[in-house]
Amino acid sequence: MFALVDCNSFFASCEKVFRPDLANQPVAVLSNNDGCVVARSPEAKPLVPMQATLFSIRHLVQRGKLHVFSSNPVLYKDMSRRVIETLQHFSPEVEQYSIDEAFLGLHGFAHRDLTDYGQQIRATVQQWTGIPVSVGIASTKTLAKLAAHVAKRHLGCKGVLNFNALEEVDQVLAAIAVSEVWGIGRHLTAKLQAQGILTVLQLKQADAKRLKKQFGILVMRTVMELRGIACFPMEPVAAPKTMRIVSRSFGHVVTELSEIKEAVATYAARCAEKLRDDGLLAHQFAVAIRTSYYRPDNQYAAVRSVSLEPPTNDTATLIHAAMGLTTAAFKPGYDYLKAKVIATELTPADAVQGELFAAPTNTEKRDRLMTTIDALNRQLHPDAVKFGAMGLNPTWGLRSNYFSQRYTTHWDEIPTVQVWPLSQHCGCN
DNA sequence: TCTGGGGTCCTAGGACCC
DNA sequence: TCTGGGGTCCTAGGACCC
Repeated sequence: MFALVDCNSFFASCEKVFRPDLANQPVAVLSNNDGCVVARSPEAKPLVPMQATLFSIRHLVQRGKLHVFSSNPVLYKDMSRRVIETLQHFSPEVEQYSIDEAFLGLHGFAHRDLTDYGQQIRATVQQWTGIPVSVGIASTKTLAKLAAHVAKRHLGCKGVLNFNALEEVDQVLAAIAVSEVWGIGRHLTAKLQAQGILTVLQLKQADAKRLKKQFGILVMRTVMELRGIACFPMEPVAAPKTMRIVSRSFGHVVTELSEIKEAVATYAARCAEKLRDDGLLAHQFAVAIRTSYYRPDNQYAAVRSVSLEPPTNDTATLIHAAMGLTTAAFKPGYDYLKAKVIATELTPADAVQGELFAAPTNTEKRDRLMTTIDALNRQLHPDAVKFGAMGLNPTWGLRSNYFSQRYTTHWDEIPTVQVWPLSQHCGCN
C-alpha cells in the first residue's frame, strides 16, 4: 500500500503561512522574473488561469483583488523540508517525489483504518507546518496519485481518499480524463484519444501488450498499475544526480557579449555551489545561450561544451571554462534572452578516478578556499564573496518586484509577532 | 506586454565486441 | 552462393514529471 501526500497550492500556501491576513484571499505566485503564474490559492483559481502572464492579471493586482508574490525558492525549499520531516513520523519509508509531494510506504499498516490514518497525517502536517495537504491511498503509486487528485477536488473526501476502502473505484476512474494519469502527458493523451481512450477506466481496460508495442514499456507499466499491480516501487533513497543545470532568463534582452559573460559567470558560480552541496564533480560542462522563442525575426541558439580534466566543482575553473564557451557560442547582432550552464557526467567527489599519465593535482588549497567562500556566503549574504567575472552591477538581473521574505532561513527576515499589553487580553495568560 | 526552471527516463539506431 | 547469434555501449531526440 502507498500513500501520496500532495501539498495543496504549495507555493501559494507557503506565502499564506506567514501572512495570516491573507487567509481567505486569492493569492498567486509568479515564476522567476515575475513572468507568469505558477501557483494559485483555491480562491485565486477562478480568477486567473495557470501560466497567466503578470501583464494579463495586473488589473486584478492593482485593484487589490489578487495578491501576487515573486518566486521565493529558499522559503519553499525549507517549508518542503518541514513537511517531509513531519511525514517521517508516519512511515519509515518516505520518498520525496517533488518539492510538494511525497510517497509513504504503508507496507504492514494493513490492520489500520488507513482513511483515518490519512486524516491524521493531514491534520498533523497542517498543524506543524501550516501547509494543507491532500492524501491518496491505494495499492500502487499511480492509483495513489489519482486518489489524491480526487481527494483534492471533492469536498466530501475531506482531503483524503483511500481507493481500497471504496466499493466502486471503476466508477471514479470512468469520470477522470486520461490526461490526469501520472505518466500520460500531452502527446500521449492526444494519441490515446485518437484511439478512443478518453478516460482512466478505458486506459485500465485497454490491451496492455498492444500499448507496449505502440508506446513503450512505461505506458504498459502504467496500465498494470491502474489494475492494481505495482510496477513502480518505493525509492526512499534519492538516486545521485546525473546533471546540474542553472538556467535563467534575463530581466530584459541583452546584446553585448560582456553582459552575457557576466550572467553566465554568475550561473557557473551557482552551479559550482550546487555541485559542492551535492559532493559531486563535473566531468562535462556546457553553456547554452538563446534569443526569445517568441520573436520569429530574431532566432538564434547555440550550445558549446567541454570536457573537464580532472573533473571539478571549483568555481574559478567552471567560470574560466564558461567564459570560453560563451565567447564561442556568441554571435553578434541578436537580442539574447536566456543563458544556461549544464554540468553532466557527475562523479562523487570522494571517489575520483585519477589520471595515469597526468601530473598529480593537489586541489586541497582550492577546496579549502571554496569551503570558506561557501561558509561566508551562507552566513552573510548569497554573494558576499564573489568572483570579478560575475560583475558588480548586473544589468541583466531578474525582475522580482513582489518578493516576500526568507522567513525561516534568515535571522533578519524572521516573522515578527505583535505582542499586545497584557491588560488588553481577554483575561487568559 | 509577456510568456519559468530543473530534472529523469526510454527508445532507436549505429558502432563495436566475441 | 550465401554469408550466425548474441550482446554492450553510446548518442540524439523525444517524452514525461513537478
